[in-house]
Amino acid sequence: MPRLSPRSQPAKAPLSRDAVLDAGLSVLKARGIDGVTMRAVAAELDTGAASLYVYVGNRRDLLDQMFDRVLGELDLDEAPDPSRWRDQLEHLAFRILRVYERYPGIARVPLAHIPTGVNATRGTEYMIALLRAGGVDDRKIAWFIDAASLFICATAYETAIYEEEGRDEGDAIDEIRDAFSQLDPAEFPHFVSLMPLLMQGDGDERFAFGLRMLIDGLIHSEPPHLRVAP
Amino acid sequence: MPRLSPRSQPAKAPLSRDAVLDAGLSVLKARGIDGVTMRAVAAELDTGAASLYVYVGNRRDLLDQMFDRVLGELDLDEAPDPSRWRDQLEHLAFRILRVYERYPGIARVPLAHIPTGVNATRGTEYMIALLRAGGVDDRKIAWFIDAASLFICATAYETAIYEEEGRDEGDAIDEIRDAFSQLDPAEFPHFVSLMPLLMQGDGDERFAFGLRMLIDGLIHSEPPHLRVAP
DNA sequence: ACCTGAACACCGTTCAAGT
DNA sequence: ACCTGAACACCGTTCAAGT
Repeated sequence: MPRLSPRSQPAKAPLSRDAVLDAGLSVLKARGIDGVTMRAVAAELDTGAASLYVYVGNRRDLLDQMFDRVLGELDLDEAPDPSRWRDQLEHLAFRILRVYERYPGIARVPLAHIPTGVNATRGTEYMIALLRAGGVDDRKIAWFIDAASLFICATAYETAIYEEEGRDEGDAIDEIRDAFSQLDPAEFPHFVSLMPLLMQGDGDERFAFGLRMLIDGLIHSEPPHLRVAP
Repeated sequence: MPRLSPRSQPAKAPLSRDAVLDAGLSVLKARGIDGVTMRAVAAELDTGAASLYVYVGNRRDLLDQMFDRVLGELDLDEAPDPSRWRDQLEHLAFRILRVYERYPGIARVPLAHIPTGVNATRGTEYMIALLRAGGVDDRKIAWFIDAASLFICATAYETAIYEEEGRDEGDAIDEIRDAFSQLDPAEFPHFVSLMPLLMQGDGDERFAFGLRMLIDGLIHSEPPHLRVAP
């Protein structure tokens, strides 16, 4: 039986690149990176997987574009201040981590290949500005950004996998404590004696310490010895 | 038509946990971590995927066990020497990286959860021994190991994904140079002026510099301020 | 106890057919 | 031009049936 008018049908939003990315992000938020299947994203839009290929080249392309949208949530408003650049840098790292944590597993995307989106570029621009405000040598800046980005992504990705397996940090620590409680102190004297310290601290504390080491190292390292460009 | 004797059939090695792990490692070496499917490993053993479940709980368990086998290739023979602990530490990090590189993508396994195998434990034991030989504070040792392991794994995993996509580092650099060559210097002044330095150096050089920063940071950082155990 | 084929519930991607 | 259902070539895992 035909409806009175097409208007009475629930309005189905027309597909678009933005609609696909939004659907992808909502699936990502709810089910993590491995839950972002073409079929799941399509279902969110009441269509089939094949329909997505008008707007994204493939799944990898979809994830790349989603990643830059995620980075768009980063707040880069505070102007670099030479008197507290280090504080600002540490806060920036934590803000990036928090953004990644909102989209479980998204941090695997920039591990897979260097992002070239606008928001990623804006983030890098801002980080360089902070480091130059701190008077850091340009060569050291270039390589620090690499190492710091890797550290942030790896940290976020690690916790995301834990969550995806439905365990929180506490469960993981307990399992590990069990596994290691059987160790023979004669064979692993250092390990066994360091166990209590190895188990200390939550993810944020460890991240903060790693970050502090990286920045202390940045300050105290000699610049890398670079070959002259050919 | 029956063969003269069962002996004339090609001897099919009986299945065993070791045989499954060996098959897994050979697939991993040839096709990378995503190529290690239950079906591919089974095919290597002339059987079906279902047969593997006698020896491994599931794919994740298979990969975990394979990871510890990989770490078994690590050479930990050199005794820690207080006069050159730092050199030894840097060499250890490079040896771990090289082992990971032989099995493309295996570094994702320890990112997914903290390894508890014997060889992983031996590696940690050795790293602690080196750091204690260097007189590093125990609290700093515990947290440095976390950060350094993460950095090594992330580095190895990153290059593995590049390879899995069939591109080498050079291709990637070229693509990135292209993508960034269009940037507006007015909008991204720092980025554009730092471009030449951002493109400098190969993976090993960047890894070495990141490692140096971490160790310099380790030396110059204050120990983390830990809560007292409850 | 160990092994297996077939089945189940999934994937990403392509493509001919529709509008 | 955009959308779609069906198909293709895959997955991990389970399970009844064999030995």
